[in-house]
Amino acid sequence: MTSPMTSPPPAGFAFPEWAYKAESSPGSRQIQLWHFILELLRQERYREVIAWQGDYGEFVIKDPDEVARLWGVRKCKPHMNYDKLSRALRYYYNKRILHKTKGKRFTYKFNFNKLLPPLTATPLQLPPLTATPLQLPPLTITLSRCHHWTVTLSSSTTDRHLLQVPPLTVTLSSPVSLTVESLRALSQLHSPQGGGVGTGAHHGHRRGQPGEAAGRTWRRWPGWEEEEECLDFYGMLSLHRLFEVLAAQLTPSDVAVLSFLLDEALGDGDAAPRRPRGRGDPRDGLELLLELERRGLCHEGDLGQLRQLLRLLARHDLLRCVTLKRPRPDIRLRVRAEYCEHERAGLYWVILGYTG
DNA sequence: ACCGGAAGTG
DNA sequence: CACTTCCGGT
Repeated sequence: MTSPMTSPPPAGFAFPEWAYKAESSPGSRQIQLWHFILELLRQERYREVIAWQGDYGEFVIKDPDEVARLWGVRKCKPHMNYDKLSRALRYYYNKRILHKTKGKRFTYKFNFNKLLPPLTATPLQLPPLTATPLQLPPLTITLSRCHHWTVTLSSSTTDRHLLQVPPLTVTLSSPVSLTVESLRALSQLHSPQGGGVGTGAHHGHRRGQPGEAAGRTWRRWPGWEEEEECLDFYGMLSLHRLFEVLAAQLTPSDVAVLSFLLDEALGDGDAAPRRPRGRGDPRDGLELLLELERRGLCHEGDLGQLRQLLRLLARHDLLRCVTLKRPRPDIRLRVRAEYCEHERAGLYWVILGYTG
């Protein structure tokens, strides 16, 4: 298939920022050309000179003379021109750092695989966290209740290449809450193929509060096939949201059994079970769960009974969703971590793990 | 425009 | 070693 119009990714997300590594710190080694190219690519002010365009990693030199001039300035080579610069670029072909996009003038493409440091490399030494204000991306991320999170930073370009770095423990400045809407946004951020590739730009915040808008359709958003993945995020969802999720998973027979169990087995002891509805009245799964809560059999602090019910329903697949102790929410966000003293600012995957 | 050999540079 | 300079060829 022909590549559709591949929209250029937002500048901030276009390239791994680990590329701006510490080696370019003043006094140390000379700047490298591909490094310099990346530097230009990163800055909006050079949009008319050089920019990402086309496929991932592909960039076009819009003003060859100007790029060459800038490169010459940086290297103190007043006689630099595009002819020489392009020769340097051509040397990258064999090194597998770059290759040419044939047919497109002034267009080259980075070879991410080559540029990525080998996986066996020692973990990145990050500067002390005290000097590193964590800035959240344009996307508003909020986490409920839990204030303490372990944050694992890892730089990556593709999902396959995750560079593990030493885990850090931080306390987010303010309590925040992770909403379903932000989860959706996250999932779109996560999958490069999600309908809107220009992820950073457009937000679906149009309609009202995220909490209200969600309704029951939220679990069916495109690209999020596995609903259980969603459930995995429980711990940040309200009990009632969990109910919604569960209810959506319950089959009619599940509901029937649950209804029976509630009325007959878990009813108010020996007293004649009062029936709010006529017999055989099919009840909603959600309603059943809410009644479970009403009877005090289930609340945020204790989901044991609910788990027991699920076991009786033989819905063991849902058990892992109904737990208070989330082993690892493992929410991966892209955040921009700015490091004060280094020009190593960049994008990292941040894995938030609930600890408190 | 783009390629790549050859020789030179710090 | 990572280019820079130069250049003949496509």
